[in-house]
Amino acid sequence: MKVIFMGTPDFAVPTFEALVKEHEVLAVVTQPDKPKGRGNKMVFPIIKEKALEHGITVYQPAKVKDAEFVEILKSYSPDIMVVVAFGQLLSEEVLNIPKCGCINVHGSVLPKYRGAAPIQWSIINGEKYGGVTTMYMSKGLDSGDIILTAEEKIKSDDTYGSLYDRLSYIGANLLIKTLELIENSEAPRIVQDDKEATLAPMIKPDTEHIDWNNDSASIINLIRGLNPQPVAYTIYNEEKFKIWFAEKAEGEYEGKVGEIVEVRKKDFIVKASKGAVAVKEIQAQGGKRMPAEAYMRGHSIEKGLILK
RNA sequence: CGCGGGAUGGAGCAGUCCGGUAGCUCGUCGGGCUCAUAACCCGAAGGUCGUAGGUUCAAAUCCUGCUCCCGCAA
Repeated sequence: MKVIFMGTPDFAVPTFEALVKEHEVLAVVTQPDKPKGRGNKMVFPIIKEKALEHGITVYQPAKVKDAEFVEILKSYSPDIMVVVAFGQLLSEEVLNIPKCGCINVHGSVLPKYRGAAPIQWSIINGEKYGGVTTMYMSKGLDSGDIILTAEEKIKSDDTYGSLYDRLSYIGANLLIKTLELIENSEAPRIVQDDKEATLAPMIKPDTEHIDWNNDSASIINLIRGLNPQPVAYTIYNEEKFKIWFAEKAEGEYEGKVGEIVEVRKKDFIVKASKGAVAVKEIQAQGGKRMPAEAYMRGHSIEKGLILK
């Protein structure tokens, strides 16, 4: 099929590569280059790089809905448009351009976890299963009719990053299957049950701040769900202290919530409202990420100190 | 020119303000103790102090350029 692909970050790459292999990609649409990071250097989306490698035309409109760009899209008369983690909402006019509609690959089993950060929230909430859905896009937020879904077990040591990687490949396979069904006019159209829907909004800065009043399991899930981006943190000696990795501490500990109740050789233990958390990998302000053991060689972590 | 922090033996840090023998906690190697050990004791190796230049009798330390890393803001 003749496809226009829209996507931006790493998550979209496996799907894009699979599409290039199996179908005719007419053009790629991705977000504009943006000044990013220290020094505000211009950075361009990974998808742009991949598209250029394949010699495919890249468009980076500030707004796809703009009339001018809509005309460009129409001029390609695509069979279908595939949208993966693109980062812009499409207008109805755009959705109606391709003959077979617009297909979206979403990082959860819909209607659960509609929104920008499904993978993170699946882990933060301690779900046992996550997954990927392909659907026909409609104007609502991830509310279009479902074509295919694939469940994926979330392992207890999975992080946002590890699940993200796996789902990106699962998504690619699922999309190829989906397109096959569409080509043969066999694609199902399952209407979403809005009553079952839950939201997975963008991660806000204050959800990154660990609340030690939660129980140890949810704190650990939060840490996993925000690794490697943007990483959960606590306040230690008035300074931001990122926690990359932590495990449930065995045994009973007495102390205030957030208190460092024990300092061991390879880690230290923080009291939560229920249970305690063994902090294994951290990053101090201005520093690099490192095992707690390494950090403690050059700094002293004081027992009894309260983390906020 | 967005704001700030950093670069010191294999790891994490101190020393830099107030120039003058390179230090700490670990790791590594050798030896000892022990039924045994990731524990303890003794000893050793390992650093042109990110890079280029400048000031000085003397620079990790002061001055200037450059590179790389980290956090924040976008």
